[in-house]
Amino acid sequence: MSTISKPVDAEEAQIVERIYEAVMDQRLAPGAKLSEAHLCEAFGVGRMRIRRSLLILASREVVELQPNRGAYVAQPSAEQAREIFEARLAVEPSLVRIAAQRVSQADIAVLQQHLENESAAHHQGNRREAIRLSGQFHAAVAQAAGNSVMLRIVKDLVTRSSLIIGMYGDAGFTNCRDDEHTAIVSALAAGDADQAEGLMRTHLEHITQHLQLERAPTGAQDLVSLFGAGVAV
Amino acid sequence: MSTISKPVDAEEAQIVERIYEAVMDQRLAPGAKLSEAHLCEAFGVGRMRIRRSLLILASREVVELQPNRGAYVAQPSAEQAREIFEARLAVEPSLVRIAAQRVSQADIAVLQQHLENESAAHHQGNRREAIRLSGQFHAAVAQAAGNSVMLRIVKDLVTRSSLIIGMYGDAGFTNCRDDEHTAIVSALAAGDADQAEGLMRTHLEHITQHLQLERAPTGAQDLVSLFGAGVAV
DNA sequence: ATCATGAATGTTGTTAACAATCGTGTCAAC
DNA sequence: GTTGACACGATTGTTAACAACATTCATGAT
Repeated sequence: MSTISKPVDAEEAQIVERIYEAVMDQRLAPGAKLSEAHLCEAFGVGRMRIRRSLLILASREVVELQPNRGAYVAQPSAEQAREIFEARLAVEPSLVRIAAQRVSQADIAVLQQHLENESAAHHQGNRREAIRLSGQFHAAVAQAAGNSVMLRIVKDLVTRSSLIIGMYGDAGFTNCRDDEHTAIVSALAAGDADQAEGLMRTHLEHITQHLQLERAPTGAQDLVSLFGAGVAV
Repeated sequence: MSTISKPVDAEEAQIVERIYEAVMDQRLAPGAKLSEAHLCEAFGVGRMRIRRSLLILASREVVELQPNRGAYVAQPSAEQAREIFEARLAVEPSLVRIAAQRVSQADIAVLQQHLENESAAHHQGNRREAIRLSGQFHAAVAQAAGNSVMLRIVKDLVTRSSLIIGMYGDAGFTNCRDDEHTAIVSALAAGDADQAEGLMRTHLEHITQHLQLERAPTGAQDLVSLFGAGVAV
């Protein structure tokens, strides 16, 4: 992690990463305002770094940049939610298939450690950690598949999924059932690509089924983002 | 600047888009330097806009930002090339399957028009246009599938594929054989999801087979003559 | 002749001040 | 009591100047 050269500025990549994690474990709710001044103080950096970080986050559609109004955590629409989970259903089953053909014993060990952490967080009632690990599991699979391009894609999709679950999900439930994660790791350990792919598909379908995309999004949100698009004179 | 306002700054999104296209049809070679001053002149815009555009492009890994050295068009490594085409093989077959289940007659018409344009560019010997359309075909499929999230993913992958083909591809050949495109559209028109998926898979495999993943990067070039004057506002 | 050194130049990165815009609170009018 | 206008405060967007860094070219010594 620390040896090779840094692609971009490491510092702001860290800021982006931390906001990602805050969104993933729902410390940052959809629609939350991300004030530049507050972020400057929180991270102890200049305004420019924050500005650049917010731009990156906006280009990944994790935050929305409203001109002259500021940055807000994204509020995916029902249509976007549908597209995101459709994308996950298109990507992740293929991904576990690749992982099944390529995982090493070390990767399996990492995944099993991950499962234990998930389980521990569950039993300790640490909901935030459980949600975070639950989402990161999918990223861990991508890492096991040895494909950093797909890793980034999955990371983005999972993060936005967290927003979707926060808006349309059954309140009080985690996004993933960890026993399904366990089954996927077992299939990977056995090298059974077909089973792993099938399990991942049903797992994602289960998550989708627990969404109520037709209901009005929760939380305080401004009406401008609801109706405003299009007719700005 | 006078008519309407858009979600993000429309102007810089346009800059990003134009650089994307320049990369796609290989007017911008891998490794080409993107000087801020030159881009400012080429697009007739302030340094800040250019800076933001370059940051977005860097976050998509289409350009590489070297600290204190400037921005360069990305030079995907052999490993990255492998990952990118593996990702395409994981995403696009699933994508055409979705498209096959959802395309309307209008979508088919758009795709067929696209095929004709490709064919025309080929027969006219317009290599640049042929390459550009060839890449955009895959984006058009994503659009037919009605999933903007996957559309963006595919667009990024196709753009970077253009860089890969420029670096490791058989010189003087386009990246896609248009007859394979034709077959895919036929399968889509027939609503045959299985066939469409299979055709896309073999199509991508063909592209991959025409790569020689051990080669050297290319030189630099002039920006002003590329983008020139007359940036439509 | 080759290599090392160092100023000169150009490019990028950062900072700070300024301008523009939006939200809010107050106040008067109906 | 509600509505509209207006001014104030706060936040964002932009610009310009400055600082840091890299590259290049010239100079001189081995």
